[in-house]
Formats: sequence, C-alpha cells, structure tokens
Amino acid sequence: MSSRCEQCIIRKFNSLRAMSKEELKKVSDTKSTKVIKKGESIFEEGDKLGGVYCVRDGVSKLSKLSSNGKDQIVKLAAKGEVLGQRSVIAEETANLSAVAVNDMEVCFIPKEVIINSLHKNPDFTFEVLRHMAHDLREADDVIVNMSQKTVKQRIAEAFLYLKKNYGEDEEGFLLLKLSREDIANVVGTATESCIRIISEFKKNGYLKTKGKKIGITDHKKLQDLVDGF
Amino acid sequence: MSSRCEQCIIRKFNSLRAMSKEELKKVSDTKSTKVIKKGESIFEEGDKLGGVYCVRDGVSKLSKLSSNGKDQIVKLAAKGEVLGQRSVIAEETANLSAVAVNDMEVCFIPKEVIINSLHKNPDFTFEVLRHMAHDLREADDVIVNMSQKTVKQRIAEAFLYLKKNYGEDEEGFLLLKLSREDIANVVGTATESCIRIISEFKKNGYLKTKGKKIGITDHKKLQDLVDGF
DNA sequence: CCGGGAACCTGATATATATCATATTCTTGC
DNA sequence: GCAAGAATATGATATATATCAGGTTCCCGG
Repeated sequence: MSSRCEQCIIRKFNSLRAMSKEELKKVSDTKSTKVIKKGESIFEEGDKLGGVYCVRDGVSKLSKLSSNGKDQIVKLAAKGEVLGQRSVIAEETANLSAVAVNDMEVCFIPKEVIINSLHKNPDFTFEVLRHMAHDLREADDVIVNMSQKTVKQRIAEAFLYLKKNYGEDEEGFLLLKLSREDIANVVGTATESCIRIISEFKKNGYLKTKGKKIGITDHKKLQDLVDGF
Repeated sequence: MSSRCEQCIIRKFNSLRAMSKEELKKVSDTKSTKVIKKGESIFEEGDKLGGVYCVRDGVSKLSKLSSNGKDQIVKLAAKGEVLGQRSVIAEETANLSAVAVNDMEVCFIPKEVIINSLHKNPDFTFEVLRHMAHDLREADDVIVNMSQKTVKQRIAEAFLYLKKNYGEDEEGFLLLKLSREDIANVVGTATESCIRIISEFKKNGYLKTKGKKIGITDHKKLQDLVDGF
C-alpha cells in the first residue's frame, strides 16, 4: 500500500521526476496515501491546502460552482497528475473542487517539502513551470472552444477527448464512465441538452450505447463535426 | 528611447524583478526596443518566437482564431506584462496572436537569455511560476464565466474589468478604448448583440457614451447583474 | 427477486442569442 | 470641409439551447 516514491512509476509522468534522490526520500517519508471513493471529494473550492495530491489511480474532476448554481468541470485529472499545485504555489485557497469520478488512490505531499524544492532545485521548478505552461495553453484553448463552438461540437469533442485520453475496451466502449450530467458539466450545457444530443449522435450512427456505457462508432464524422462540417 | 533595464521601472511589475544585477545587464545588452502601432501585430498564432516581449507602454489583445472564423480575445496585456513567455517555456509555437489595441512600446528579449536564467536562477524561475499560476487561475475563472454566465452578465463584467484595470478619466469615461467588436470578441458574442446590450445598459442608466467613449454610471447595478440579480 | 431512487430519455415551450439587412453616425485622409 | 469607408445602431427573423414536465429504464440494497 504505502510504497516508496523512489520506486513509484507514476512519478515518471509528472514534475516529481526532476527531483533528486534526497528530495524524493523526503517526499516519501512525509507523504501519506489516501483512498478516495467514487463521489467523495479530495478538496473543495475555498479550502486552504496543506499540500498537493499526486494521483496514483483513478480520475478526478476539477470543477467550480458558478453563481447560477451549476458546476463547471474545468479539467479531468488522471494517474500521474498532481492536484493542488497551483494553489500551493500562488499561496491561495483552492480555486476548484476535486471530486473522484471513480475510486481513487492519491498521495498527499505536505506543501513544505514542495516549496522547499521549488526554492532549491531549479530543474524541479522548471519542470513544474513547463507543466503549468502546458495547462495554461489547454485552458486558453478551452476558452476559445467554449465561446466559439456549438454545444454539439463541444460534445463531439468531449467524446473524442475521452477516447484519446482514457481509451476504450475491446468492444469499443469508452473506459472512463462519466454520467450524462458530468459530460454536460464538462461541456457547459444543460443535462437534458446533452442527453438529447447523445441520442441524436446514436441515431446518426456516431455513437453506440450498452447500459450506461458509451462507445464511438464513427470517429471521422465526430471529428468533421468538431471541425465545422 | 533605448534605456537600461536596470533602471526600468516596468520591471518591478513582472518576473524580471527576480533577476540578479548581472542577469539584468545581460538582458539589457541583448534586448531591442520596438514601437508597434495600433492595429499592428507583435506576433501571430503559429509563429515561432525567438524571445519574449516586455510591454513598456500600451495594451495588447491576445486572441485566437476559431474555426468558425471569429477571433476570441483571451486576455488583455498592459504595461509590465511579458508576452510569449508560455510559448518559449513550452518550446511551442505561439498559441495566440498579439495585436496592439493602441500604440505600444515593447522590449524584445531573446529567449536564450530567459532560458538561461530559468535554469540557473531559482528565484527567477519561481517568480515566473507564480505569475503563470496566477494566469492559470484567471483562465480557469474565464472558462467558468464563459460557460455559465449570460452575454449580458459577461458584458457587464467586462466593463467593470476595464474600469478596475485601466481606470477612467476625470469625466468618468474608460481610459482603455476598445471597439464594440473587440468587446464582443472578449465576451465571445456577436458584435450586434454586444452593441444592442450596450444600448440597453445606456437606456437603463448603467453606462454613458460620448462619441466612442464609454463610461460607467451605475457600478452597483452592473455588479448586481454580474452576481445574478 | 423485488421495490425504490437515481439516472436517463423525450416532448412542449420559452428564451437568449445569432444572423441578415439596412440605416445612421463617426472618422480620417485628402 | 467633404467624400468614402468604417464603426455603430436597430429591426426582423431564424435558431440553438434552456427550462419545465412527465415519462422510462437501470441498478443497487435488502
């Protein structure tokens, strides 16, 4: 259960890989592993975070409650991603809530260890910076999509994204199972609209369903839709 | 015209302030100052940037062309801000275009100098990181606003933002003069819709105009609108 | 295996916003 | 100071999407 960070393969995928042996030892000695069940939250918008969370398994949705009472999902974070980094660096309370989409296992790393390395190890700092630069680009792209694409296009794009990032099973169904409500909250639309469009895609032969599972049957048509044809 | 960075007051407002004396000297020796006239671009989406641009005067709009042919303005950058940093750090081509909203003066700093400092000076790297963390938070907030607020709310918010960040003259007109089209592109709506809503706000007594100048006459009402009343 | 609650689905209708068309007003170069 | 083009304004209409209301299906705990 509580293995050593030095051996942890997850680390290879995030900025922790730029840490020195000693730093990793420090992290490993102070970290604690937590199991988060589906639907539970890791932290909430407004929380003061005492550290960051390294995702070992499962997927988390990062969302923010709007004044109209709806939750906007800003990002999905899977294995290898580090949550709470931005807030710790900016010394602000959390701007987003992190809720488990399925059962998760995360490692909590106290912020002191991270901050210490940020001040002493330029390689690590630079690595964190590179990741954040990447996140910022993605966020900018989301802004453009949100304001310039139709709901239909955004839903099509969401499915392509889910396929690309989380894959599908042997039968061609998406591995990451999101509720229609979650998809609606990613895309920024009403749940009913989302359901309606999924039905339409099914009728058109772009998607298939089996129980709650959803699979892509016409990748190209979805892509064309996103590109505006 | 071409003054020394060591004396430049602008620097106080951005991450360059964390540079050492020697680093600043290096920047100053390699930088070049450029004048950009209103409407001209500093760089375009897709350009390979050879360095970053430190804004000494004027305001730039950072925008991205969507597949539907519309320009979405993602951010406005004024005196003290550094443009192109994200692309240089991520070693990617520019994701956004930077166009001058009014006459500008910028300093071009070759990327080698920046990258060199990023690898050697943890204070500087951390400072850049903090700025980027801040930008990322703002971007996340924009995503939520874009998808959850009405056009009317977003326009109201835009005016409050312009007042807060760029101020107003003695008569109460906004100092930063944006065209209706630009405002529409910030907010992500059609120019006609934007004009219509501005007219409505004028009729309601929230705004006043004089030629192309726009002023806020009822701050509270606009704020209430944004908050959903 | 059954009952009940949650998730999903569909229809009718309301509403916000985009689009198209045209008029008016500014602004800028000559 | 005027002509011409750009920016602003406004009306009519189309369309996408939200909202409300009532279903059906799924799935889990007992």
